[in-house]
Amino acid sequence: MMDLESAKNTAHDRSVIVKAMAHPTRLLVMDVLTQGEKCVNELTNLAGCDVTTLSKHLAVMRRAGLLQCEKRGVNVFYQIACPCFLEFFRCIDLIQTNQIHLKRCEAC
Amino acid sequence: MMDLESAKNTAHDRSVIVKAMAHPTRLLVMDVLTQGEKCVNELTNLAGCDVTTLSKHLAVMRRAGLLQCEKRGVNVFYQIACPCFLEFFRCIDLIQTNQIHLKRCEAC
DNA sequence: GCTTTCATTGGCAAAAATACCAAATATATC
DNA sequence: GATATATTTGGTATTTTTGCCAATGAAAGC
Repeated sequence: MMDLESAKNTAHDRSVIVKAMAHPTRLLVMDVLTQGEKCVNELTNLAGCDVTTLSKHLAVMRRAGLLQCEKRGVNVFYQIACPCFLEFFRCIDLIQTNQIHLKRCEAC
Repeated sequence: MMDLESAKNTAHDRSVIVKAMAHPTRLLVMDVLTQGEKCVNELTNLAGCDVTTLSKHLAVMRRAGLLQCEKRGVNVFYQIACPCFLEFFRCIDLIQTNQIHLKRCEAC
């Protein structure tokens, strides 16, 4: 690690990205998008919330660099911007597993 | 991915863990702890906030399974529960880099 | 051009998260 | 047992996030 000030700046920058994921709907969207791109309409149906709500979630994720979007016709298709999320999820799920079965880390 | 209901449950479970990280102070703590365990007092000095505030942050991270703690004497020492965070951070930092320099993922 | 469908934005009320103070608990020292 | 230090918990005011409605913008079909 570097000096404290740099570490704080880094932590702040990271928090913007982590916050953009810190919501069940957003994590669901990310999970769904690992299967391939989807338009807002499709994602809304899956998430089961208002379109405007989902659109705002998507905007936050897009601005944080988690998603990319492309407009084709009337539709806007969203996709994962960085495939390392799969690792990301793997790690999160592991933490949860550990949390349940004792307090040790088996696989990571 | 499985059926939608399962996916929603998974997303919810994941959100508990991701939310527990989604704060600059908490990410700073995690970063510091990659160097090794520290007691609440030390972490408070580094974070620069009230002890009670930090203690609550630590409690959230502990309950989410991110941290483990051990009491020795008057002190409570905290440590990372799962080393896969290093990968985690690597991924987050990559996203940020991508976000700045164009919209492509180079290394992941 | 009018209408329809898809998506985003503005605004605002409701819900959740945050941060501090005061108080309580626990351990060590005297 | 009284005191000092370290940490946690309860309570609460403040801030931030969320989610919907209403309105706007944009593309396609008629």
